[in-house]
This record gives sequence, C-alpha cells and structure tokens, in this order.
Amino acid sequence: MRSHSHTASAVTTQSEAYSPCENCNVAQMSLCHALSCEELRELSAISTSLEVGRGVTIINETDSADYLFNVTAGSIKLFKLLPDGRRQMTGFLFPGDFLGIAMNDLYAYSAEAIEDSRLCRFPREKLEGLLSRLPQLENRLLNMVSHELVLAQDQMLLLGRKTAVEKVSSFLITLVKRGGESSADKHLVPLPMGRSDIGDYLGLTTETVSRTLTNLKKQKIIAIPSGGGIEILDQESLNELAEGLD
Amino acid sequence: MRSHSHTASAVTTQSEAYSPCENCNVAQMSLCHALSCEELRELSAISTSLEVGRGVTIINETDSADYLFNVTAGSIKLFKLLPDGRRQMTGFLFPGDFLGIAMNDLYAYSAEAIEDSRLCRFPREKLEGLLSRLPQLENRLLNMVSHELVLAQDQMLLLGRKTAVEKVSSFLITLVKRGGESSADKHLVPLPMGRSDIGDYLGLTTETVSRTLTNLKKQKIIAIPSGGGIEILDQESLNELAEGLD
DNA sequence: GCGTCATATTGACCTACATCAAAGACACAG
DNA sequence: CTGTGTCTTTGATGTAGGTCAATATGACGC
Repeated sequence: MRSHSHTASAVTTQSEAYSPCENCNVAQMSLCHALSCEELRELSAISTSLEVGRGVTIINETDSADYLFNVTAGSIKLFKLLPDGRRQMTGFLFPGDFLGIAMNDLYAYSAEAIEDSRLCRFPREKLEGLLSRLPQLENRLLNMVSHELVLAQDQMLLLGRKTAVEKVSSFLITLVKRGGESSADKHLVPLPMGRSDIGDYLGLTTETVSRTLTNLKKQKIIAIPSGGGIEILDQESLNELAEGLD
Repeated sequence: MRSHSHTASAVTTQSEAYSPCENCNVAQMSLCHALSCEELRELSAISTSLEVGRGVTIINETDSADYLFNVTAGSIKLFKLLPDGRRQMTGFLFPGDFLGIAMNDLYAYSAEAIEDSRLCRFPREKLEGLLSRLPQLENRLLNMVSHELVLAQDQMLLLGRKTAVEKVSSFLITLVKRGGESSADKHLVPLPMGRSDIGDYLGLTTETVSRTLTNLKKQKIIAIPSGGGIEILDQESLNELAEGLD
C-alpha cells in the first residue's frame, strides 16, 4: 500500500496466501458474515485478493459484469456519468461493503479507489453457482442488497427535496454513523474524498459544498482541522439541520 | 373495484378463493415467477389477496414491517416525507412489482394506491420461513431487489444531475418501457398519477412539470390527449433530450 | 528552503427553477 | 344545466445555488 502508482493492480489468488479468509478482519461485516468454516472455505476457493492504488478504476459502467467485489480496506467511490460528463456519485464504499451489481450483465456504475485499497474479487458465474448451494450466503446477499436499497431511497429524498445545508449535514451524519466504530474519537470523521466528489454525491457543486462547510464552521457546529477530516462539535444541531427542523 | 371509497380495504384469504395463484395473470412477472406448482402452493398458503380503493394508504413509513406485498392490479405510489411535509416519491409500482422493504423491521417508505388496485399480501415472518426452504424463491427475490437497486441508482443520477426537461423526458421514456407490452398502441402511455406526484418523483414542482410538458407539446414531441395519458410523437428526440444530447 | 501542482476557498454575478397568484378545465352531485 | 371541488395551466416575480474567476492553502519533490 501507500504506492501512489496509477498502474494496473497487483493480483494475488487466495490459494497463494496462507489462511485466506479465516482471519479476515472484515469478515463479520462483509459478504462472508454468518458462514460456517466449511462454507467460508468454499467461498475463499473462488476468491482473489487484489490491491488498487489511489485513483485506479476498478470497474467501468457498461463493461461486462464478470466479477463481484467485497471491499476489505480503503475506500471506493461509485458513480454514473451523463454523455456530457456530468457525474453522479451513487455511493462511497468502506471495508465490508460489496460492489458489482449488474443490469443485463453490464455493470450499473463505475468504481474507482479513493485511496489505496484492497478488495476480494469473486467471478460472478462461480459465485452464482455457490449461491444455489449455500443458502446462508444467498440470504446474506439479499440482506445486503435490501439494505443498499433502503439507503438509496434515503438518498433520493436527499437529492430531490433537501437544501444544500440539509444535504451536507445529512452527509456528515451518515459518515459519523458508518465510521463510528472504527475511529477512536467518534466526533472526528475521516473524509478521504475530495469536495468535488462530495458535491457529485449530493447533487451540488464543489463551491457550494465548500461554502456550506465554512458556514457550519462559522456557526461552531463543525471544525475543519488541517490534516483532513471533519470534527463534529454540535451533533444535535447537525441532526436538526439535516431534517430541516428550523 | 371502481369503488371510490377511502375506507379500509376488503380482505379475502386465498383459502377462500378457488385456484388462488395457479391462474394468476401476473405470476410470470411477479415474486411467484419461476416457482414449481408445489412451491406455488406453499406460497399461496400464506398469502392474502386484498383490494384497495384510490387514495388508500397501504403501508406507513416507520410502521412495523409485518407484511410484504406483490401488486397484481392497478398502480401504487411509494414516498418518503420530511418533517415539514416535503415529499419524495421513491417509485411507482405496477402489476408484478413488490413492496415492503424494511430497515430495522420498519417500513422504509409509505405506499398509497393511485387508482383502485389489488395486491397479494405475505406475512414477513412466514415468508422468511419459506425463503430458507425455497431457494428458487429467495433467488427470485434477490434478483428483484437487485433490479430495484439499479433503477434507484438511475434515479439518483436523474435527481442529482439532470435538468427539468431531461427529468421529464426520462420519466416518459421509463413509462413507455414499462407499459410497452401491455398497451395496444406503444406510443400512448397511461399516466394514472397527477402532476404533483410526478413533480415529487422528479424533484420538481407541479408547475415546472406542467410547463415542461406544454413545451414538449409545442415542439410536437408529445401530445396530451384529453382523457389522460401522453402520446409520444417523436421517441427519438425524447431519447436525446433525456440524456442531454443537445 | 522554494517552486509546482492540485485542491479548497472566497467573491461577483447569473439563471433555472421555485414561489405566489390567478385563471381555465374537468368531474361529479343535485 | 349549474354549482362546487380538485387538478392543471399560465403568468409575474424571487432566490438558492450554479457559473466564472481570482486567490489561498497545502502536499510533495528537489
């Protein structure tokens, strides 16, 4: 990691590595959750671990959807493009999340590494074979996709009906909720993506994101320490701003 | 049907009706698709048919998610609300679609009948019991939810990055695609929902939807016959408008 | 240290869409 | 046929957030 190359990613098949999935630190929140040892072994047999540097494209919208992925380290951005280049982020992924949803065997979005990251890769055909034999796995996948769908609906409400402040506040809150467990201080949320990525996620411009953040800073609701990340000073006000309660 | 009452819906358990699901006309596109006779019998044993009049609320956001539904006739709107009443439609459902996705055992959205409609209702607990025994059913559900997720991502692109014309054009096109098979003339799309419902689906106001439609009419791209519905006169131009290709 | 490059912030101005307000257009009841 | 309520269309005006442009800030290499 820490290689800042934008070149093709290093690939290691799990058979080369020792103890492939058994001691995976994200298993409890990933696709592999709730699988028996035996089932885990079957899954690991078809998986490949790969590392990608910051900025590397993992999948391309409309490419043939040959693989599914599970993020194990770093962070990934998902997005769709319009012909003239307008971009909409459809999600940010962190360890435990999966990607590779398809429509007619084509990926529904592009994915790119925000920082150096690691993923588990499963050939779609082999995984679908496993699904019919491992009902636990299929059930797990169903739960993960359903959860994604609920989040997508929240995002529709945000994109269609919230103001800039409400959007930015909501975004910060979801980051707190997700990163909550991992960070020592719950109130300092890491922000690996740039302002323009955030803008494209919230349906705003870079400039509006920046202005809104400085307004929140002036109101002492957040602090923006140099070195990245955002510090939440007044969670209560932020919650109210996010729902338009003022 | 055709009852315009807004009262509680009539309920009939499938056991009362003869041949409950075997001759269901929407089976091939619904949850029940790809099930064997035996499996279909198991599913029908836990299902209840119910009819709802126009305007009747089927589920309420944040209510306990005790049931899943499959639409068999009519049309349903799904939406989420902000505390101050702003509304975002998350989808319109037609025969074959399902609803009842939950988050922490609470419904993620409200659902209301746009016109007199019929649904199949499944108690969640019993259905989940069936899922573990009928892998075909679980697989079917996974495919349906995945498909929903892809559509949700398209909608995010629309809400976050498209202009009013692009939004309305895209909306008309998806209606053509969905209703294509059922209508005799492919170019006349039914529009059971009102302008304000469309606005809340596209992140626009009623007025902007109306203005945009009359613009498209002036350009001879669509016609708006009295009696409801929209006639597509120039599908090609509409496709281009939807993607911002001009 | 200093220059370079990428990203973030701030300011001045503009426009697409919202808001507010007033007619039309139907559907239905009596 | 006429009144009433609901939904749609059209017009006049306002504004949140976009666009364009100029610094500022920071990370990294040398």
